[in-house]
Amino acid sequence: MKNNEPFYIEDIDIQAFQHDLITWFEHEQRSLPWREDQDPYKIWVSEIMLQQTRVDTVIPYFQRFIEQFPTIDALAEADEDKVLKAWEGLGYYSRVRNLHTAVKEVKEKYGGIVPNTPSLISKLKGVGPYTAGAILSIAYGLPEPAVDGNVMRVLSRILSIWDDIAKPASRKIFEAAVRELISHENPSYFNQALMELGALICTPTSPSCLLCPVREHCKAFYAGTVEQLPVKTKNKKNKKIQLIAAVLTDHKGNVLIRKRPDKGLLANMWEFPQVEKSSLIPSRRVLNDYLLEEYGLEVSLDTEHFAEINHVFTHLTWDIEVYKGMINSEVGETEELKLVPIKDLKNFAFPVSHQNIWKSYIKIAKGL
DNA sequence: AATACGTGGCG
DNA sequence: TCGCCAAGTAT
Repeated sequence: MKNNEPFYIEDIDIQAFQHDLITWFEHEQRSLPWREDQDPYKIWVSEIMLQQTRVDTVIPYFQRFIEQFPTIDALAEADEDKVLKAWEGLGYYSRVRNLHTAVKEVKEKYGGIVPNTPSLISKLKGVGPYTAGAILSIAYGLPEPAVDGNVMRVLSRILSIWDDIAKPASRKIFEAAVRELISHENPSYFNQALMELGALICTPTSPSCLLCPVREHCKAFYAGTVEQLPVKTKNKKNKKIQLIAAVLTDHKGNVLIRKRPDKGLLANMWEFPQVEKSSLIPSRRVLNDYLLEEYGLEVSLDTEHFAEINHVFTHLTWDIEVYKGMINSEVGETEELKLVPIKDLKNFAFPVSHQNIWKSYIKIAKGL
């Protein structure tokens, strides 16, 4: 055993480990829509969707997305608004804007063929070390590591690695481990099996060690430390932001919506106008003044808000007071500010927070 | 390195 | 109710 190694791999029977892991995967893998073929584009789309997102959530999105944008060309030629709409509700919307950018680049620079080398594929927007390895191994059969949260959890237990997996630097340790362990005969199944094992057996809490196909190779199983691994430091508490929003209609029943900035939170998504609450000035007046100053809009707002929407993001919380109002002046429509018929709202991509605002509005409008 | 970036499910 | 989590990446 070497003291300068971050993990001890000498007493792992690599051949047997690969065999047990891959054989298990061949029998037990779930039937998933992105496993029907090895089209690099579909693998790519699935890997982007699956970032920080559960399989059950992704499945229907993946099916609709591929139906709507079946090929690199189809996605490359689509309008961003349609692409964002297809992603509505999935979260982390930069993922799909980066994917769109990258797909256009693949069409233009690589003739529509997803590059098959680590250096070229890693240059694509939104393709980091994990996604690069996943596409290269699953679609192209190359022996590259694809280290995600599952792989770090599984390998931290098998190899008894006590580095904090919340630290970015730790990923390199696990990549080094995968380079030692990966099957060169079937890198695709090896990587997928590691992730599938993490999803089905080697779960974060109460793992099913007695059903594990590789428990004989697992240091934590023998040491009784499975429940203590992986080491992962906690997140900080998130910030709370108080907002006031307005659902504004004209006398024809059109609704006022605006597009968010093209950077940052919920970039390029649509929303009902909203502004930060003030601790000193009454909300109704803040909203009234904001609409006048920002858009030259004269409105008559209800005396009281009709809903309060609480929305929790990963790093912050929105608490939104929502007012109804009538528009009394002309609206200067732009690319970012539109007055749209209610039946057309479904064509615009809204974050879940504002979908909930609309649901509340409909309830009130129906007199419930 | 640390933080921004969504959402829904679960104990 | 609430923190944690789930196939990460960009800056």
